[in-house]
Formats: sequence, structure tokens, C-alpha cells
Amino acid sequence: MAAALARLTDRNARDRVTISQMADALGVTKSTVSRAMNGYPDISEATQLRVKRMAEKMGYHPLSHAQAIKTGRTRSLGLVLQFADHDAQRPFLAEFLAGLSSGASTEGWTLTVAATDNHDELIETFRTILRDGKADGFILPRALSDDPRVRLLREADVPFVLFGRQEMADGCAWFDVLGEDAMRDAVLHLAELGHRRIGFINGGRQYAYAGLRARGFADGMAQAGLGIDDQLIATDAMTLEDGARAAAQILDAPDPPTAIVCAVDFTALGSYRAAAERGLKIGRDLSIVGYDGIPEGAYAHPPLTTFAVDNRAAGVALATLLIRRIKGEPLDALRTTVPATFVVRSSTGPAPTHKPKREL
Amino acid sequence: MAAALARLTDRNARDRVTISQMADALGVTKSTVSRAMNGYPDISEATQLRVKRMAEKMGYHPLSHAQAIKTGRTRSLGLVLQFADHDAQRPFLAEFLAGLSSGASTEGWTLTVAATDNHDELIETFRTILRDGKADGFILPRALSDDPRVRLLREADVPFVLFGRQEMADGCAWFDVLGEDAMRDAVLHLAELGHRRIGFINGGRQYAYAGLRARGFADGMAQAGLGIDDQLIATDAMTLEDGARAAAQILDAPDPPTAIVCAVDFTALGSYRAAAERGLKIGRDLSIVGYDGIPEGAYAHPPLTTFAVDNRAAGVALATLLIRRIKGEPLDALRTTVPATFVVRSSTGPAPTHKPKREL
DNA sequence: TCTCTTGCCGAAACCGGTTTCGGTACTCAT
DNA sequence: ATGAGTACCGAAACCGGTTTCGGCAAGAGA
Repeated sequence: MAAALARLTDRNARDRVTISQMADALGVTKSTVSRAMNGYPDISEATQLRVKRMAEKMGYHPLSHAQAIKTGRTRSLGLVLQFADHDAQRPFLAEFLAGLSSGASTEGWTLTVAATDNHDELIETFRTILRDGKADGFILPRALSDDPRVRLLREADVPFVLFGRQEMADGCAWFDVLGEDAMRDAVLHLAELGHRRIGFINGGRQYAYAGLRARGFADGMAQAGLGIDDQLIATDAMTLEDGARAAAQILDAPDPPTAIVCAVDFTALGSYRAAAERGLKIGRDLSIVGYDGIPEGAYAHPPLTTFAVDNRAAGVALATLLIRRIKGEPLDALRTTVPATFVVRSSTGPAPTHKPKREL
Repeated sequence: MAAALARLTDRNARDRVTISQMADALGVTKSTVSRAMNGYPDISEATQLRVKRMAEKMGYHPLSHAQAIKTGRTRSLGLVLQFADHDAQRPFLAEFLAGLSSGASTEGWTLTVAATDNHDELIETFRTILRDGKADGFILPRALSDDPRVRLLREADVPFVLFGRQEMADGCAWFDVLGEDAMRDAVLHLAELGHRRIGFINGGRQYAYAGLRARGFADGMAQAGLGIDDQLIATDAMTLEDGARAAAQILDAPDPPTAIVCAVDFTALGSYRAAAERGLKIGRDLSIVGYDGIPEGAYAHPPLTTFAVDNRAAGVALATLLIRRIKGEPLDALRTTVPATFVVRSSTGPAPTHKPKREL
């Protein structure tokens, strides 16, 4: 009984400094403390400094949920994960989360995450989080070319930031990696190695990046003065199996390529399989360039030449952007791109001088 | 101007039903509504029903952060991820999160996640989340045999639940998979296939499971009437490389085994490499059993015999347990174990009748 | 010198809930 | 009929902040 009571009072007292204690200690009112902490212009610089010093000294941290009751904002970022389609996001998730968390926490924000299994729950999940005020805005990973999340949030006038660019991205803040430049550079790199016939395996068509990367590939081919053969182009491949299938089809074309550019590392690894089944040695008979920089690529035989994406950095950037967006910064300032870094390993090599004989 | 104003009022009004509106609609006071919603005993059943019906009808959902200001509880579960040591948790993370989120959301709770890069930040992160009242309790993945998180939270009298059992787990709620039974069954399965010399590659010694799985292996060997050769035992292997190293050492022993049990799938895949380097064919010359059920195991050559852990289910269970813990249920009721499911694939086979000749 | 701003801050209402403290009406035993 | 419980609910304080409103003093302009 006494112990329970002690624990209770302990729990309530829990060394938390309230705004009233601050006010008492400073000999001012709560309102002054509040305004000083929030940088209102009608507080003298001297007072503001005095208050902030005292906050530091006493360890005063305003409770975000106490503020939220009046402001409606809770200082937390929302992230809704989808696992329905495929689990390709799996390898990125950990680093991405680390980045988001890091970006958020340096500003004193936190991350609220939810996961849905199917598309029906998705919108419902957003609504629930909003209704309960559990997030002030959302990070939307994997932008779709026509994204229902964007429609919902825009209509509800809720801040959000996309990972990936949309075509109709007016009124959106976003962060993206320049996948199109990577595809172009992949082609140019291969062309420099003497490859003339180059295939392309694109990713999921529903994603916003698919169009961009296709264009990047085309640009690269044009710049290199090479023609595009539709028989060497595959789309909508996301998984290792997809990649193996697509590569098989491309390699079985009447006039097969000596190199393939893949928009997704998993499909590049799938291509390894198709090549092996046809007796083609990667890096000699067939060159392959991937994109993403998954760890498995480094351990593959031969190690995969690819474009590495720093997902942790992406997380940091997205968190920062979203916070600025929530604070009301204009959209134009909230769009950032970074290049992917080209990692040349052993899956690319000089184009074979003779048609590689198949050692099947 | 008018648009901005409209949006503002719209934002404030945002069709949210407050407790006062409920009270007005019902002709009672706020206190009655509050007590009815929370199931206080001094409210008549009739009134409680009436209130809850009206809540349903009007779509009243109490704001958790408004309640929190008085109750101190926010209805959110905390999860702090660590990426310092190694990224072995990566393949599990997505499913685990999905489970946690699902378990939490069915009870109307949410998930607050943070990530730290190094161990120093870890405790600091917990403190920050607690100070800001961003979580009412924590899920602690990957229980260590001596866990600083447990010490902190126990001292602060904050509810938590472990994924994994501790030795000194009195006063802890936990959920765990019976890894020791899996190790035992792995041995028995191999013994039944005729194997007499069986190696064991254990996981990270700092983890609580290591001791349990070692004991499980030993129990299995004892039950099968087999002796343990210390030269066939390795510990502290987490990654693929660790596994390759450990397996190499074991296979190079004077009297090498015909089978190896691995406490971690990654090390099992590492053993594949060591075996290949020695010209041993997995499933014929050397049998291997893993544990975890990572997807890569299914795609390996040959597909890996392993014990699959349902990380999604674990997440659901842990979320539910933690919520019950926070609500004050006694600890004894909050401990659950489930078996791993044995997935027999092709990495295990009958023991070779003759000493396999090395085809190196 | 007197009014008008302007800068700065206090007083008090407010946000959406919870909880304490009574108070009324009704039952039941005396 | 009376006193004591008991069941149920209203009134009001409270939680930790924010925000509106207004007031005072100092400086500016006339």
C-alpha cells in the first residue's frame, strides 16, 4: 500500500518540470514562458534568453501532447508501410528507418509507424492516424505515378513528402535519387566498353521511377548513338524471379544483347541466373548493371556493378523536409534530388569481340 | 485570405467530435461521458450503453493526447531499434513491424519507433521518448543475457516486454520461440538420418538465446546417445562470413562431422560456402540445418532445411502482451512461447556411408 | 505637455479530456 | 417515519500547455 502510493506519487512527480514551475522560478507568468519558448516576436530578446537559459538549467521540455491539445500538432511524423505487393523494400527498410528516426530526432520529433497488409486497409490506416492526431504529416515511400495516398492527403490538406517524384507533382514536396541519370550513365559506361546491343529491364510500372528510368536509358542510348531494339526491353520486373524471366526472354531474342541494364538490383541478380542457365559468363559474355546497391550484389559472383542509393541519407532528408513542410515552408524549397553513386564491380567488362558461344 | 481563413476554420472544425458535443447530445455532463467511455463502475449499465451507442453514432473517438495530459498515457508502444552490431535483424524487420503494428492497431494503439546507430545513444533514446511521453511502454527485440535496457526500464518502473527470454527474467514479461527445442529436434532429425558426428555453430553469445540453443543441442545429442566433440562446436557466429569461417574450422577438424546444426540461418548459408570450397556437396556429403527461416534459405542451392520463425506473429503477440502489461495485468500471465516450425528441404540427407572424399 | 504608438508582459480563457467531491434519490432495515 | 447506505450523476477543479485580450510604461510626434 505504502509502496504503491510511493510509486504513484513518484510516477506523477517523476522529476518533470512544468511550465508553471518555470514561471515561478523566473517570476513571470506561464504565457511569457510559452511565448519565449516558441519565439514569439512580442517577447524581448533579453527575456527570451533568460527563459531559454532557465529551461536548459531546469531541464524543461514542453510535453508535446500537452501542446497538441491546443495546437493540434504532436511533433511526430507518420510512416505507413505496405507489404502487399512484394517485399522488395525489405533490404532498404532498416537503413531507411534509421535515417528517418535520426532526421526526426535531431529536431525533437518522433516517428509513428504503421503497417498494412492490403491496399484496402491503407487509406483507412491514414485516416485513423489522422483522426487520432498521431502524426502531423506523412512520409510516403515509393511514390506511384498515380498515388491514392497523395490524393487523400492533398484533399485533407495534410502535409506530406514523397520519396520519389511524381509526374503530377505540383503541390508536392519530394526527395528523390536521380535514377534516370544512373540509367543513362550505365548505358554510356557500357558503350564505352564497346557494347552496341544493350538490353533494359525496367521495374514496376506503377512506380513513378519507371518512366524516369526508361527515359534515362533512352537518353543514354541516344547519346551513345545506339538504337533501341524493343525485343531487348522488358518492364514491370521487381523480384529476382521476374528478372530471371525477363533476362531469359531478352537473351533468347534472335539477336541477343551483350549487356543488360537493370532498373532494380534484384532483377540484375535474376539475370545472373538466366545467364548461367545459358552458359554465359557474366562480365565476359554478358555485362550487367544494376541499381539500388543491395548488399547481396556485393556478394554475388561476380560482384554486381550497380548504382548505390544511400537509403539512410534519404531517410534523414525526407524527415527534415517533412518537418519543414509542416512548419509551413513553401513547397518550391522542398524538393531535393541526389545522384546515385556508381559502384563499378566485376559484372561489367569489355564487349565480347565474337558472338559468345553458348556453352550449354 | 478568404481561402486561408476557410481552410483554417475547416482545419479546426475538421468534423472532430469532442466530449462536450457528446455531453450536449446526450443531455449529460462531460464527466458522465468520460466515465461511461472508460467503464467506471459508478455509471449505470443503461447510461453506459447509451453513451457508447452515441459515440458510435457520432463517431466520437477521444483524443489520446488530450487524455494523456491527465493520465500520462498516450496509447502508444515504443520500439527502439539498434543497428550498431550487425544487420542480421534486417530480414525480419519488415514482418516484425507489420505484426507489431497490427497487434497495436487492433487495440487502438500506435507504434513509436526510433533507431540508434551506436550503443551510447541507446539509453539516451529511451530516456528521451519517456521524457516526452511518446510511449507508454517498450518492446525490446533481441533480448541480451544481461540487458541494459531491462535495467533502465525496470528502475524507471516502465512497462516493457522482451522478445526472447532472459535468465534473470523474473519481473519481465516476454514472448519467445522455443529455439532450444528446435536445436534438439534438428539433432534428432539428423541422428535419425544416420549422422553420428554432428557439429554446432551457435549465434552471438551476448544474446539470451545462445545459452538456450546450446542446451537444446546438447539435449538432442544426449537423447540420441551421441557424444559432443568440442572441436565441432563454434560460437558467436552471426553473419554469413562468420558462418563460413566457423564451418571451415569445423570441417578442417581431424575427424570432421557429417552434419552441422546452425543456430542462425545466415551462418548456415556461410557453411554452404565453406563446404563448396572443400568440394563437399550439401545434402549428400554434408547435411546442414539452419534456424530462422530467412527467405534466402529457400532460394539457396540446395534449399536449406531450417526452422521457420513467424516474425509477424511474434510482433502481434508482443504488442498484445505489452498492452496488457501496461494495463496492469500481473506478469505471470504475460509469458508466452511458441515452437518454430520445422521446414525440411534438401540440405539434409542420409549420412554418407563412407567418408566423403574431398573433390577439391 | 499631451496624445498616439509601440514594445512587452500579465490575467484569464481555453483546449479536450479526467478525477475529486459532493449531492440527490432511492432502497432497506429499524 | 427515520436514519443509514448505496447507486448514480452533476459541478467544478485540474492537467500542462497556448492564445486572446488588455494594460502599463516608454518613446515618438505634434
